Amino acid sequence: MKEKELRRSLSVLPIGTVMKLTDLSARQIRYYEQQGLVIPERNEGNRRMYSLNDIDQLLEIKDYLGEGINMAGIRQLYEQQQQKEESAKNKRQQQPLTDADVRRILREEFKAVGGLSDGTTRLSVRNQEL
DNA sequence: CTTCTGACA
DNA sequence: TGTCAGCA
Repeated sequence: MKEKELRRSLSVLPIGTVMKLTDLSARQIRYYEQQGLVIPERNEGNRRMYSLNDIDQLLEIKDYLGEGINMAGIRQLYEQQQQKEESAKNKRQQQPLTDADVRRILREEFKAVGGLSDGTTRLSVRNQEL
């Protein structure tokens, strides 16, 4: 199963292809990179080259944003996922993000934003669920 | 032609 | 986030 993982890690897709596959604008894809998520490789000409894993990563980010979580929240989400993978690396198995993780992030998000109105509407709804 | 960085009517 | 400029 290592061959498969290798292919998914190969950065061979230009941003144009990623745009079509993720339905995200180049602006968004580059912005997410600035925010520290999905940092693609660069080819000889400084062009961004993405891997299939990067595509999944972006698709995942798109979902989270749709749920009302912002850049900072997603960043925290990944920091934890990385911690989980590391702690799990010793146990042989990696744990997916639990619902509790997402809840905590949302709670922190709501606390940070203060529960205002702009584009945070979905968050307030979420907060009630928490 | 495609992508890159920087900037903002 | 969109979009336009000026390069590469």
